[in-house]
Amino acid sequence: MSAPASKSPATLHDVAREAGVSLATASRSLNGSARKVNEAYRERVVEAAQRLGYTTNLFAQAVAKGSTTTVALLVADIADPYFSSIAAGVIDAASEENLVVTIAVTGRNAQRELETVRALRGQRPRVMILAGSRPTASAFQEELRAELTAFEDTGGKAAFISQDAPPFATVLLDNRRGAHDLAVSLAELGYRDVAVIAGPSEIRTAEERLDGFTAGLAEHGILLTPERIIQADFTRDGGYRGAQELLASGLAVDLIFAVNDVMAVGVVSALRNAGVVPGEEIGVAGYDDIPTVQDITPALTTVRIPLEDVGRRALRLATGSASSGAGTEAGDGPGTIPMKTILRESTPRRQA
Amino acid sequence: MSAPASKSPATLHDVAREAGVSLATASRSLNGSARKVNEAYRERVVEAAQRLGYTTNLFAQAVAKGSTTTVALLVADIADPYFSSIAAGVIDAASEENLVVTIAVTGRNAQRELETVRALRGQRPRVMILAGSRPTASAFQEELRAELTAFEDTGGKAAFISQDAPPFATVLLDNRRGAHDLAVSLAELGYRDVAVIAGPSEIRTAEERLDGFTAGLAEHGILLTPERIIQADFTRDGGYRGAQELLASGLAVDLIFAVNDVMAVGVVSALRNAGVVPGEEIGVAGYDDIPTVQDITPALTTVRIPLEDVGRRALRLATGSASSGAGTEAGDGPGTIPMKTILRESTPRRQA
DNA sequence: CTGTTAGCGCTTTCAA
DNA sequence: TTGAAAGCGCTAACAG
Repeated sequence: MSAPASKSPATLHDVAREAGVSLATASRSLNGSARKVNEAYRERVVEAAQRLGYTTNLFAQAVAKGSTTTVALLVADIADPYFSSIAAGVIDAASEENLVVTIAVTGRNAQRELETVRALRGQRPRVMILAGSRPTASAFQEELRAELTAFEDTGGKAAFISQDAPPFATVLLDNRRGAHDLAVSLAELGYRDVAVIAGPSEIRTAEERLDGFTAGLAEHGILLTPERIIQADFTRDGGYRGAQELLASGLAVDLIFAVNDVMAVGVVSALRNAGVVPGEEIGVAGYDDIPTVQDITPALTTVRIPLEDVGRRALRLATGSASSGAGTEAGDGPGTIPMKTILRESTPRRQA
Repeated sequence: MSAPASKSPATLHDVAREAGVSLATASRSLNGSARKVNEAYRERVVEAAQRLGYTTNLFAQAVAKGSTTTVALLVADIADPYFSSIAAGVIDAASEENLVVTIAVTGRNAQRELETVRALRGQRPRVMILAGSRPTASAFQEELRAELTAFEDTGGKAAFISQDAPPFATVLLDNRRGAHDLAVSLAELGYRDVAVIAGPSEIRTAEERLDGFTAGLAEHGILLTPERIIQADFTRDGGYRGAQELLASGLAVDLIFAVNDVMAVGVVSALRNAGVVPGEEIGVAGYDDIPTVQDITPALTTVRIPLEDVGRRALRLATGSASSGAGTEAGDGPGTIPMKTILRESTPRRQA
């Protein structure tokens, strides 16, 4: 009488039989696009499906249709707020289009990224979004491009976040300009003895921010000598150690710019643990505007990137449901994300 | 000469033809479990696959085999560090078993959760992990259970994180005990005028923590009167507003416990913005030990949950590759996660 | 508008 | 061992 607990999910076949119609009719009632099926039948089918606890087997559907409803998202580290915010945006936009998001993490490793892309291709995702930081150069770049090209040649769509990676679609983050503007603002506040905790030089994002920042300072006659640029890991601990190293160097410093917020958070902690009051003795600035930087003390000056929005845009760009124009342009094009310097207590006006 | 850019991915059929073997042999060489295929053939097939840029169509494979390599993870909010850390663990453990993780967000909405589970079933995932906070009671609970039961009846495996939800597997988080122990430690430090920023009463995790905390205080003769318990949102802003409300009430308070860290972070900010020095005038404690609480000022006292590990365990529990024993037991059973009170500067010993 | 019948790409008997 | 052929659950012509 009641639905028996079978050992395998109800199939469309079962539903059709239960409703006393043909397989085709069942299919059309449940999933078909053109609604050309007798209402009475339709109801019977829907009821039967209900009764049997039927859910369309998306895989089978995908095989039959030759297209899936999957989106693959690659991030360097999902626990990093930068990426988890982007992921939130991607997932949100995807669910609007009834797409399912698969997340893979690459750990900022180019080889692993390549392998992941390969593995993910097996899923035949509709789109693939690469949010991990692009390396400045890598033996795997060419292979990655080839892999993605093949992916697109076979009907997929790849989209990048951050740096332009022709010929693929990109949600461009103008890191250079953002960092430049930040530097200018900071210089105008009176900072002069500046140091940077830079990321690994293989990460383009890190490099671009360093470049832009250097350029901005230069416009105000501030020179960033090599010993004032400390290479560190792109993580909180990287920032922490970078700051320690800097302090140990004995250089006179009134401002430290860490190329991303999680590093900047580490810098703040390092300063404090070394007995230096961040924001008073030494100003600190980061980049990204992740949520926590408003809650640490002092609240961090940074450059805001609307992370969730970036994720949403990437998805739309890839699925073609883009709101505005194209999106691969550089500069002020419609595909470029606005970035804004946010001045907070960590960089008060310099009294000097 | 070079691989042509065809309009659809190479199929196993293509590979077989290219290698001059049968479909079956190709299949066996590339994916078959029992390795009973002539090495010479195998090589030819692998090479052909290589040449054609072939990747197994996971969907088709799933249809044919009747089982997938997908794991579905449901979280309330992927941008919340609590969930993103768990997700990191799940993804890590999953990739070890060559499983792909699909993430859906439910936004702490029971109805949406139910719908998501339904939709996800279409993916025929091998396992489904529900990390969102269980509601204390909900009209949808019963339906959810039914849906998941059906899912398991048809070969799937569901696993919960946090609260026991018989008959499903669970990675148990003993919130009650963790909060209890925290309360005891705090009482021993000399705190007496305690207030709690509690979460919504519909969230079981929030309730359990409140309960345990209350009990712990009671053991030290401290009574938590109703006006000292403020209901608030489970977010940073919830904590912020809760603290404001508390301050406005004019009650004498020497310690505020927020039922999770993100709320506690909000509390700290609210105190500071109100001119109260957190940690000195009023102690603050949270729960979860998310990464940022070590970097805010003062560093937060909290209860540590090994979040990534929880994610990893949930996956293993669900796939049956569990390391130790069963895992559904309560109390000290092997399935229970150890939680530890971490005392930091936000709750110094009380001079009183 | 409905049902029949080929596929979709892959796995897996079952003979050879 | 290998290959031919019959599915897996679903969709999409194609006739009726």
